[in-house]
Amino acid sequence: MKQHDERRNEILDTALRLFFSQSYSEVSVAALIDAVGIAKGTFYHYFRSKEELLSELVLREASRQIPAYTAIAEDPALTAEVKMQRMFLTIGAWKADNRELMIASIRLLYRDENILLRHKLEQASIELFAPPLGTVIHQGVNEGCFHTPYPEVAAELILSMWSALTQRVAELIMRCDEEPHLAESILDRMRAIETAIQRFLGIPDGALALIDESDMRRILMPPAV
Amino acid sequence: MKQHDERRNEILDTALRLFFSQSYSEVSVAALIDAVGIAKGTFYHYFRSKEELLSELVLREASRQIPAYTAIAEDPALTAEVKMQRMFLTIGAWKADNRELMIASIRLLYRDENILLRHKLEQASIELFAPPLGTVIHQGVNEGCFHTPYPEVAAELILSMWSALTQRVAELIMRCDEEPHLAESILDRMRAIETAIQRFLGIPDGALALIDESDMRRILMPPAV
DNA sequence: CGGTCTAGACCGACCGTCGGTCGATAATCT
DNA sequence: AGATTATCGACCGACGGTCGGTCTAGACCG
Repeated sequence: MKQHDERRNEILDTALRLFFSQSYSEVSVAALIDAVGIAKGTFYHYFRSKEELLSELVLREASRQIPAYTAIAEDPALTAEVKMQRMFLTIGAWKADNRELMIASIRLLYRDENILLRHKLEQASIELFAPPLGTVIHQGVNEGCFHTPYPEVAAELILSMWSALTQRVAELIMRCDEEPHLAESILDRMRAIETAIQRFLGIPDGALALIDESDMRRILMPPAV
Repeated sequence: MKQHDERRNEILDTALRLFFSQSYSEVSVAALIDAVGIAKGTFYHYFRSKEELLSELVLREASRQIPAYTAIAEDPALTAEVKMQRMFLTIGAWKADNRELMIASIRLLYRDENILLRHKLEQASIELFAPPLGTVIHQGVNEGCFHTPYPEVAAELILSMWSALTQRVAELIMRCDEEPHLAESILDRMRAIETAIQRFLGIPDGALALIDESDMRRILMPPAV
C-alpha cells in the first residue's frame, strides 16, 4: 500500500503520459488504471471523475512553468522592456529547441476530442502568467517606457491575443506539410501580433522584439535531413 | 416520408432547441430522435455522427448572421470608421435588447460540457465575420484613416480579441449575481479592448466608439423590477 | 510485547447509458 | 419492374461511474 500523495501523483503521471501518447478522450479510465496497475475503485478513491483528474493534471503542469517567469519578473536588475522580451523569447526558444515535442503536442491538442484539455491548459496558462506579466507592465508604466491606461488588464489581454495566435499557428502548422507556403502567413500573423502588443503598450513599432524570427523559422520549417 | 432537406432541417431545428434548453453533451442522440420522432437509423442516414450534426448546426446558425454585416461592409455611402462602429454597436445593441436570451445562452455555452459547441461557434463567427470586417479595414487604410501594415490579419486579430473579451465577460456575468462589483471590472476590460483596437488601427484613443456604455450597462445590470 | 480496532487504501463485478451499426422493410422515382 | 432512397429499431461494444466488501498499516491498550 502506498501513501496517499504518492499514489495520487502516480496516477497523474501516468495520465499525463497516456493523454499525450494518445488523447484525453481516447484514454479510458479502464486503460489508465491498467497502466497504473490499480483497480477502478482505487481511481475513484482519488478522483471524483475523469474530468476532475484532467483539471488537477492541468493545474499541476501549468504551475510547474511559473517559477521561471516570476524570477524574470522580479529580477531587480532588468528594465521592463528587457523582462518582457526575455519572457516571450524564452518561450519561443524553448519551443524551437523542442520542435518535435511541440509538433506532437499540437497534433494531439488541436483535435476536437481534446478541446477540453486544450482549453483548460490555455486558461490555466493565462491565469498563471498574467500576474508576473502584469508586474512587468506595471513596472514599465512606472518607468515611463510603457503607456497604457489599463496596466492591469493589459497582461491578460496580451496573453489572450498570444493564445489566439498560438491557436492559429497550430492550425497552420498542422496543414503546413501539404501547403508549405502557409509558413509565410504564419510569420505575417506573428508580426501583426507583435505590432498590436507594441501599439497597445504605447511604444514605437519595432521597439520590442518579442519574436525571434530565426526561432520561428526553426519551428515552422522541417529540419533539413 | 419527407423531402431530404426538409427532414434534415427538422433534425437541425430540434437539435438547436434541445442543445440550448439542455446542453450538447446532455442531449443524447436517443433523446434527439425521440423529440424529432424518427428512428436511430434515420438520424444516421442524414448525419455521419453527432459531432457532424453539431458542426453543420453551427455553420447554419452562424451563416444566418452574415448578410446584415456584409450589407454594412458594402454600403458605398459610409466611411470605414462609421461602418466599423455600426458593426460593433449593432452587435452590442442586439445583445442588450435580448438580455435574457443572451444570459441564458451564456449560462449554457460556458460550461465544460458545452465547450465544443462554444468553440465551434466562436471559430465559425470569426471566420465568417473576418471577410466583411477585413473589407472595411482595407477601405479605412485606403481612405487614410486607419494605419496598419497588416490589414488582412487585422480583422482576424481584432475578432480574436473580441472573442476573448466576450469569454471574459461571460465568465464575469455568470458570477455577477454573487459579486456585483465585478461589473466594473468588465467595463474596464471593454475599454481596454477598445483602446487596443484603436491603437492597433493607428487612430487616436477615443476616435472609435465601438462600445456603447449604456448598452453595456443594460447587459450587465439586472433590470430594476 | 502481543492483541485488537479502525480509518482508509484497495478491489473488481456490475450498472445504466452512450454513440454507432446493420439488415430488413417501405415508399418513391424512372 | 427494378433501382434508389428513406425509414425503422434491435443490437453492439465501450464508456464513465458505483457499490459492497476486503485487506493492511499503525494507533491504542492491557
